[in-house]
Amino acid sequence: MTEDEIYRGASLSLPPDVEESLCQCGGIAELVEQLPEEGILERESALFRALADPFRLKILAMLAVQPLCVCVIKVVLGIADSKLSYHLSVLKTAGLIVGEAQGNWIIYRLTGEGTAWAQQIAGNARS
Amino acid sequence: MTEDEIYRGASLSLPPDVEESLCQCGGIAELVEQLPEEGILERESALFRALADPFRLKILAMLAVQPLCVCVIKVVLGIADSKLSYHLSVLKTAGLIVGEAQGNWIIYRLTGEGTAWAQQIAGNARS
DNA sequence: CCAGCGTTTCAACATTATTTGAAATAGTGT
DNA sequence: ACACTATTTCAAATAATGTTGAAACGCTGG
Repeated sequence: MTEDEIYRGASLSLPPDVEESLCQCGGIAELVEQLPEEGILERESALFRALADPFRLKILAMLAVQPLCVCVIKVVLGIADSKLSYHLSVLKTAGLIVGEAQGNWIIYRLTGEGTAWAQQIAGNARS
Repeated sequence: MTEDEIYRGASLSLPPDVEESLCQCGGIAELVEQLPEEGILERESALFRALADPFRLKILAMLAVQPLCVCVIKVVLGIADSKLSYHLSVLKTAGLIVGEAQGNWIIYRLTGEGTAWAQQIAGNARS
């Protein structure tokens, strides 16, 4: 069977309900049309990967209260410097936080996107 | 320095702005109060982990169009059976999809939570 | 310039997640 | 009971992420 046949659903045996609603939707080809582009899925999943760790969620929650320097975050989390630095770098790379040097310290704050996610997380936590 | 001292912020040298707003917030102890519980962060990060893969996001997007059996998803994604089965199991474990057997087939559909996330993803994709 | 502090970087290691192919399960029609 | 199809399970191989401790960096105050 050719790829074209597959995409029209011609040679795929399907459960009746799926087959019917697939046809109404315009078949597999139409379905594929409606999916987000590869690049977008790539970027979105990268964002979710950055959010996929309890330490990092906790950092976002803290920064939602107010901007903080690394040493305060460290005391609250109770983890080693280098470990914290790693997690901060993940959040930074994902564009959720930014750090601004201030003398000896670096003060981290949420970006716009970081703020949005911190709110969403707090919202889900309530339910 | 005792843990108590640390938590009151007594013995931590901080950048002036951070120190001031921390005091206004009620110090580190107050900050800690406001954070979500450990268990909740655990569950939320697990959810994000399930969303942290392009294949899985694509599956959610497909199921947002209509419920589908494994064989259709497989054709669209173009991946091996066992690989697809693995990703489906991750989404299922996370409570984003459910599968219902129908004769020889298994038809997957979004759960309520899965629907909510699929919409959010489609929304972010637009921007 | 030196010493101290807050933070990051690095490389080795440990842990966890994903991929692969083969075998198992379960339903269907004969 | 058999052959067939759709899907899952399993264990081994691979890849990606997270952790650790030591060393490095940049700033500040003496």
